[in-house]
Formats: sequence, C-alpha cells, structure tokens
Amino acid sequence: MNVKNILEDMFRIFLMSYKPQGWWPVTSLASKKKYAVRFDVNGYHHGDYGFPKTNEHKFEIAVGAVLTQNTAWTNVRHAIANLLEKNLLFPGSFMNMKKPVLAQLIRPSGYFNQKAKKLVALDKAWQEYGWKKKNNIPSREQLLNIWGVGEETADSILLYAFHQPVFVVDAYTKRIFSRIGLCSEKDSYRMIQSFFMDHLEHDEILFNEYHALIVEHAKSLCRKKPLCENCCINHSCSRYKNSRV
DNA sequence: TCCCAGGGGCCGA
DNA sequence: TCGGCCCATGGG
Repeated sequence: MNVKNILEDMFRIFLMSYKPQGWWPVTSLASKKKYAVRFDVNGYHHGDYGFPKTNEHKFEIAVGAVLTQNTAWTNVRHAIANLLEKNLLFPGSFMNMKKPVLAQLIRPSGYFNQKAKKLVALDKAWQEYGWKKKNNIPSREQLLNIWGVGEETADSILLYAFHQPVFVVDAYTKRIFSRIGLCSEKDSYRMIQSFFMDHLEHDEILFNEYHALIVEHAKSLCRKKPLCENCCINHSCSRYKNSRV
C-alpha cells in the first residue's frame, strides 16, 4: 500500500472512530442561537465547515491559537470566556489595553505575561495588514513575522480562520506518526507538513478534520503512555507490533 | 504530589 | 543550526 492510501485509510478510521470534531471551536457561538447549525455548548460545530463566518470569529480563532500554545484547551476556554464577558474579543480591542490588565484576563491559559504580549502583537498586525477586510488573507510570512506566532500557530490561523488548505503539524502529529513508523520525532515541522501535503489532496475540509482527529486520537489513546490495546490503528503501528514481539 | 497540556522566543555552543 | 531553558495555570 502506498503512502497516499495509508494516510487516507487512517483518516477514514479516525473519522469512523471519533466522528467529525467540529473544529475550530468558536466559544462565542455557544451563547448565541443565531445560526442554524449544530454547535455544542463549547462552540464546536460538528460536521459544519462553514465557520468562521464573521471577522470577529476569525479573530477569536487566531486568539485561541495563541492562547492554546502548550496549554490545554480547557484552560484556554476560561481565558476566552473572560474576554467575552468583558466584550473584548474583537479586532482592535487589545491594542490600547494595558498589558497587565489583559494578562489578568487571560491568566487561566497560563504563560499569561508572554501571551498578553503576543495578543497585542497579533492585534496590531491584524489592523496594519487589514485582515478584517473581506478577501484579505494573511500570507504565512506575514503571520510568522508576528512576535509569538510560530509555524503551528500560523498554519492553524490560515487553516481554521481563513479556510486555507494548509496541514497543521503539532506534537501529537509527531507522536502518532513516529510511533506508526511514518516519520521521526526528530523531523522538522516542514518535513512532516510536506509529508502530508505531498500525499493528500489539498482540501481544506480534509486538513481541518484530519488535524482535529489527530488531536482527539492522541488525547484519548495515543498518550505519552499509550493505550495500545484499544487503539483503532494498532494493526498498522510499528510501536505496537514491536511491543508484542 | 506529580504529570501533562492543540509552542515559541531566546541564548549559547 | 540546534539543544536547553524559560514562560505558568488547571485538571486528572
């Protein structure tokens, strides 16, 4: 079986096992019943890839991408809820705030001093590049030039906020696919990204769902201490096979 | 109490 | 260019 078939098979198995994940969650949706869509209490919109719909949604996703750096989403949700409660989650809201005030609001997400600085930098770039204008999409380089935005955050913003067909790589992707034997933990971000993008159709919806499913699989079974006996892909995993020799 | 979580910047070798 | 360190909270 070639790589393309392996990657597509894994996607199908993940999707059957975990169902559509509804990424990227838009927390502000959870309190509004304005849209005829099945989103849950945390803003996940399962099976509906039509989000984000507004400039505010896009900005919220970009903010979430920064806040979730090396942090559990449950913590980020508290921080986003604080911003929503103060009506501060829209483009232009952070630029004129005092950093210590912003830092206290996002405190639950951890690294709050660093992240406050990152959010201000993101907001400034948002204004300077005019990303609130319709059809004005950031380039990867523009995003990477923002202090606090690295490759994963930039690609998450491109894929989930701006509907660009970019494959997002994270620590989970490395963990799962190195255990299977398709890449190495030492491979660079770009190497692993190319591995997926060279073998899969450049489809925004496929990339959206695939990354979300990878996160779910890593959280539920392919943990640091993996639960291999219950794993839906253990039949094709080198780590599992080697452990049974 | 300890481990882990949807990284990125900085610095020295 | 790369490894190591720093940033920090909250849930299991």
